Amino acid sequence: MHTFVPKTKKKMYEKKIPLPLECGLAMTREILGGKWKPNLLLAISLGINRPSQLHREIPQSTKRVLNLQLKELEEFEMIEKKIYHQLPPKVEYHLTKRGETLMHILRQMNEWGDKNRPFIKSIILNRTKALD
Amino acid sequence: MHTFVPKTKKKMYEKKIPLPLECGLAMTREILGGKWKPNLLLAISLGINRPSQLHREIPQSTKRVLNLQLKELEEFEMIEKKIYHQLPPKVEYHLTKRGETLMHILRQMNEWGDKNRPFIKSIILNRTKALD
DNA sequence: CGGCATCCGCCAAGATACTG
DNA sequence: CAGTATCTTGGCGGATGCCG
Repeated sequence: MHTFVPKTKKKMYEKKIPLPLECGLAMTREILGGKWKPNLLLAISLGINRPSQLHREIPQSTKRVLNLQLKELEEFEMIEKKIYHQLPPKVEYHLTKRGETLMHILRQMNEWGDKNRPFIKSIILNRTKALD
Repeated sequence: MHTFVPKTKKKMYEKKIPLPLECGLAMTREILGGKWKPNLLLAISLGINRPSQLHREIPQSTKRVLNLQLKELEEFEMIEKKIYHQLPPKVEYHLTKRGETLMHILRQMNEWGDKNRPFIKSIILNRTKALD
């Protein structure tokens, strides 16, 4: 009797591939994974196109770093660089088609941050306050 | 003569606040700004709740780092930690209401990365190939 | 299984100054 | 105005091992 005791059944199929979790996110991180890249993209999309303007917009950073990150965004063809050969030099950045596909994500990140700012700030404040 | 030479007019209104650019994005970066946080959130939302599972899911990282980032996500109340006091110990993470509000952003980041992977990879490959 | 302590290397990002 | 060169740093994340 009970000749057919089903051994503690394992799940029929072990997921081989740990889910394509990393993939997509890793790719996106490759593009947006610079401290100021999201800000740069958002600013450019708002018509702030020139390096000096961008630096004024993000004074917390430096020309150098902004340049680096702009160059990377350009390398991945998220933005295009237009150089006016004149004196003084003039440069403009513009979103590419591909870069525009990022905008709704960036806008949502921005909105989310705005909505949650009070909450997040309160946590940060309490954290430092605890160090008294 | 020329008594009324209007001095080089400045723009009527200088933007005092460099646009609330940083704000929203900076807040969001405060939350998602860890190498594995997006992956962790996404995984948890998919029902991968236990530390060991999560580590299996993201074997590129280490227990330590994952723990750190989980702790931060918990601190900001994006996830909740449920501890079962038993032996061997058991722990489960779950998204909070607030954490769930991040999911559509994360899913979009994931999708975007998937869609653009071929393109991005090709650029990365050509880059390293250029070093021959 | 889950968590923490220790040690360490690296690199992104800041500071500064100079050129065209 | 735009861009680059040089130097420095902080801290994040990786590697390992021990403990309850």
